[in-house]
Amino acid sequence: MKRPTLEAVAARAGVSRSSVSRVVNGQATVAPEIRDVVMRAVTELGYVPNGAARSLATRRTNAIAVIVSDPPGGVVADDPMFSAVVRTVSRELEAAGKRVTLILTGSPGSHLRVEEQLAAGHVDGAMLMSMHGADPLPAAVERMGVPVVTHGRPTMSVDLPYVDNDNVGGATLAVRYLLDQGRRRIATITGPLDMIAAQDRLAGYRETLRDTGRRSIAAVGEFNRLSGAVCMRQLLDDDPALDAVFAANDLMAIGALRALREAGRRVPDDVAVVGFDDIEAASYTAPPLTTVHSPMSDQARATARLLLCLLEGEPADSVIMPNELVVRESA
Amino acid sequence: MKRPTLEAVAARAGVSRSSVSRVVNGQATVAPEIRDVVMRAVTELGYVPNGAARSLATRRTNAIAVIVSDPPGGVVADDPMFSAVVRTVSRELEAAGKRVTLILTGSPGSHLRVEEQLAAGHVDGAMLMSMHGADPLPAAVERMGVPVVTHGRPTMSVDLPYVDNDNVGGATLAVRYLLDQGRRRIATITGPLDMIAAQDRLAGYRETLRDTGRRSIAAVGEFNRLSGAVCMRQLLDDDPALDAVFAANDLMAIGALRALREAGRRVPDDVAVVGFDDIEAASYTAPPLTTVHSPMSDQARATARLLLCLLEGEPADSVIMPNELVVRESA
DNA sequence: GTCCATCGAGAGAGCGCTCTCTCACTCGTC
DNA sequence: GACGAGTGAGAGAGCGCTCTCTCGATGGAC
Repeated sequence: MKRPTLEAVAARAGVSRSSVSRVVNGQATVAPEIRDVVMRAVTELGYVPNGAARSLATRRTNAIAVIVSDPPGGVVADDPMFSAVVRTVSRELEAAGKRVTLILTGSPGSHLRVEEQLAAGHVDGAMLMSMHGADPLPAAVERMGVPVVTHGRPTMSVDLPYVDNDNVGGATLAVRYLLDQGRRRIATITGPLDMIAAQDRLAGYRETLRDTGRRSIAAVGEFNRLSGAVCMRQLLDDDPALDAVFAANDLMAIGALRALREAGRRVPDDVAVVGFDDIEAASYTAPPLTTVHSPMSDQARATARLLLCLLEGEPADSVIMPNELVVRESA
Repeated sequence: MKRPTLEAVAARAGVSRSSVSRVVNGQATVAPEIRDVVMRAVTELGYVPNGAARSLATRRTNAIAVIVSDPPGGVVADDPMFSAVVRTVSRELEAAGKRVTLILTGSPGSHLRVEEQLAAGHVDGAMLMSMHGADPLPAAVERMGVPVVTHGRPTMSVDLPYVDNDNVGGATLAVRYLLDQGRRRIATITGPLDMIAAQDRLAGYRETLRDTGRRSIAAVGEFNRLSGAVCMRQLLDDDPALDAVFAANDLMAIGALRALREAGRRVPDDVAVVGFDDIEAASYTAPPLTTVHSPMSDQARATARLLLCLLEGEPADSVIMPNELVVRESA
């Protein structure tokens, strides 16, 4: 039941191990007849090169770590972002012949385990996503000399190539639209402020309002439905006269919608709601959600490609992708 | 910039490679003073054993493949099931010291690549999820001698340990509830019928209705929101008098809710809606969704543990977990 | 004091592959 | 016909670790 080795193939084909290796790795300097006899032996024996041996000899693994920051009770549980990004990235990396090792960090000790895995040479490169601000991981990974990119701009303190969408611009789009609709008191529900995306979306909201001389009204959420509902209730308490709310992602907007419904406010008549991301669920709410469409899949794909470039030693420049507003019925 | 090897540690500690290996692998037969001097050398040099070399020598990788069937345009894009299961399984396997290799199948050629990866010895075991009926993968994987479990009962044709929830029983719960509420014409929106879960849920619906002498009215969906909406419209056309619908998952129920709203039907007054799974979104719909709660995380956790047992050579018996009805407002 | 059992350290042979280096051989050229 | 260049196959030395086997040292028993 043991798998055949290079040696076995060589014996069967009546050539040297080197020749088999050359054929298997597609080197050009092999005579056609040797190639044929080797190929026949390979298929007859069902030979597949042993990965560990190959990695040991080449010092490459063809594996990439996709590292997702997911604190216990974190956001990943039900987050479409996770599915979308992981799925797209997987497809892209698999298409490039890479294997994907998924690592969830955030549980105690996980940080250490990540470093060990990288040090053990299990992967050729890493991609970080949904990082929280204070996370020491990006710096640690970079320090280890492993090629790494991040999905979403990392904090100032590290200088890694990344792909992000224009969070500030997206928020600006949303708030400006609400202003154009004649909304007067526009509140926001932010994401966790240790995340760059949350900071940027808040900044876009603030700047846009400031230009009009209005005061900002913010509640800090956690990028999930429940916190959206909680924040909405809080905002309603703080300022019963508000007539619009910009939620920093759709999940929170969905929560806000529920809170508004429960509070007896009509959307959009009494309160307009705008979300961010344009997840599929956004077009199934009642009323359907007006939201900033972020290019989730494109961003994921670009991140994967950026990493692939880095691995090839090609220049890898960060990318920022534009967002656009999708107007439905909630605002 | 090269990482230190066992040899380097041995030299620094003034002992043999064997001793270092013993210490690093925690063998008992090492004198304390040797242990100490080795440990010191290990930390001083920042030594981490090379994974490839270790795998080559031990023929184990400590990696598990999580294989998700995800045809192009498939269900994973935005499916909470994917997040929930992958996340839980990851955590569980990582806690057991295993690495997780994520493989998405369904794209052309992916099937072959999976077999190659397993043959190359990249993983010690595999877990299959969201399989479609005709998929030859389970059989292929088993044939390769790789320990494998499935998340969700596999088709008759293979005999692998699995963990599933009681799909038939869950559907029965839902339909019986609708009957108890006095609903007369109960339709169903099924999942893709090449998936066992879809078949079972449909079977539960049919059997329960048959016992009351009623006719079943079914539309075949795809376990996503859009198909839920499409099927609902179709059912409404087929039988305008229907007063209840059982959707085989919540995503389709959400789609159905939208279609009903657009058709001007009130829920639950005109039409009652029951879903399946109890994803988080189910409590945020308008009206909140009555649904069958399936133990998604528990099921995922159990699947991971089953595989771990299998790897230890312990007996691994399939598990079926119960579901329960969660009554909210849609029915 | 001698012998045997026991314990722990070291030596060394792999694990299966890659890759450089060497060498045999063919072909073209003068 | 001899020589040089060029082509392609084989030999063999690693890659970094594990693990068995051997052997020296130690302790206890008589």
